[in-house]
Amino acid sequence: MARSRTSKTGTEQDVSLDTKLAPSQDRSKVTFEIILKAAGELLGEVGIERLSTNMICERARLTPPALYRYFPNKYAILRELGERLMKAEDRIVFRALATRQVALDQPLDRLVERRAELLTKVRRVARRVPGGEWILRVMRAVPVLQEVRIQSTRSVADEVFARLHAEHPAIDERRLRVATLLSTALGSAANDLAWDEPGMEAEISIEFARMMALYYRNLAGIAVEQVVRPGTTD
Amino acid sequence: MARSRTSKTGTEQDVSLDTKLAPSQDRSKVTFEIILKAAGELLGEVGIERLSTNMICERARLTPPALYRYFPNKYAILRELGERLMKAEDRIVFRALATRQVALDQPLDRLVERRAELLTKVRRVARRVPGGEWILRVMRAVPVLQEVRIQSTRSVADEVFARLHAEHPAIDERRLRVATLLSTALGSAANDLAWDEPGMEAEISIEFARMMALYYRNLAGIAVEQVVRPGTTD
DNA sequence: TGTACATCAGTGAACGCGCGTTCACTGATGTAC
DNA sequence: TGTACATCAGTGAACGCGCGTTCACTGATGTAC
Repeated sequence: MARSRTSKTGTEQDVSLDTKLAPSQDRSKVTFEIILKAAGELLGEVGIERLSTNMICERARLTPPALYRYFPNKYAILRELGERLMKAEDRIVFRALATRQVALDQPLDRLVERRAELLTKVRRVARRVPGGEWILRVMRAVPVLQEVRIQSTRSVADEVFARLHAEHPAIDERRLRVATLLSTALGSAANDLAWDEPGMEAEISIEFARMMALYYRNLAGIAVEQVVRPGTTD
Repeated sequence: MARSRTSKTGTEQDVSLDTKLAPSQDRSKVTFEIILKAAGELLGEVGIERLSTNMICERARLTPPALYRYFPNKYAILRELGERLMKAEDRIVFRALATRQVALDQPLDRLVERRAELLTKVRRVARRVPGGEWILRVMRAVPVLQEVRIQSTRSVADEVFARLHAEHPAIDERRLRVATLLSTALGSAANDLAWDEPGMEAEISIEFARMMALYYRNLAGIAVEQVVRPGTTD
């Protein structure tokens, strides 16, 4: 926070997305949070297109200058919401990586189950945040906010890459890079689908987990049947 | 086109997204297309948030009432753009399904290659449309347009389901439903990623194709090695 | 083939509204002595 | 512990702008005879 503004360059006008003053007193920290909460709620209720700073102020029971004390414009609010949500999601994944929860060399069914659980947990984090689902969608569609989503995908993918590369050094590095980026992005997409098809949430998690498990084990040279049905060679 | 308007019900105001008059003379058909083209271009240039009907008119070299002759509001324009693009994408998939191009019981590497090609083809269709990439993204983020994307995903998934169910009747129906929905949604996500990571496009197609091929063959009970390395039993 | 008329297609000019944003200010909190 | 002062936090009221949209109209195209 309290970072410098972007200067105007090029034809496309730059929009500063940084927050302005870092709230110092307790009162203002509360205000800062109230603004974010109101924005998240309204995003879910009326959508990005009808969301306005005036509307956020009304919901937050503040006057506009109070909002502008902390945020230069509505995108800065969305960016803060987005960054927080992405970081919360990322933490879930990092924590799972730190254990051997999703190691490839465990029985396939167990790996699938745990991978599915991880996906569901990520979905729950987003669901707990007011407007969480919509925050994620908006990160995709508004050009100026895309960077947040892309960075989050990359940082998760990097972490997964590091872990898998250490444990399976034989996997081609370039392919593993692509694979981790892809599986990370697809994870978000699977959760998006789970929102669109509420009757299939659990099954989506499981089938997605299966896709990833089969793929990564194939990449690492672990035969499928080897673990699933011990004793059979084919 | 020329369908009836939605009536106002509930608290959330309904927005009619239907086009209004069907253009009858050649001149007006051209106008209709010019509006869509201008809207697509501008969507890519300025984003959904700054896109306005006045701006579209300016680019299309028309006055606003001409636009309102055909579209009740800007969402109707986006919807028409979205429907056309989705249908174009869907056609590519349907055509591939009609042949045996992506049949599961061909050598794995060939299946992967063909599945990757299909994905790349779909990406190319979207790329040829002005603002195509952004049309797809906007379908995700604007509540009132989501339905278009969801319907397209479902219709493609249904078609894939029908084909696979006919060829592999042993696969559990419910799982196959989830699988086809998921793989369809993930295909779009893979293409989104390809846009975000332009240096990896071809590899993304291939690794994604591999994920799907391995998964579906596992689902259909086709062993991986059986075809990849003929002669070896493990 | 020419003309009168009906319908279709697009214009010029403006509307009211809500948007993002700011100015000058008051009230609340923290701090030095 | 009390008070004077500095700084922080938020208010009231309004601004100009561009948005979506519409009215009354003109010009272009098609059609009947």
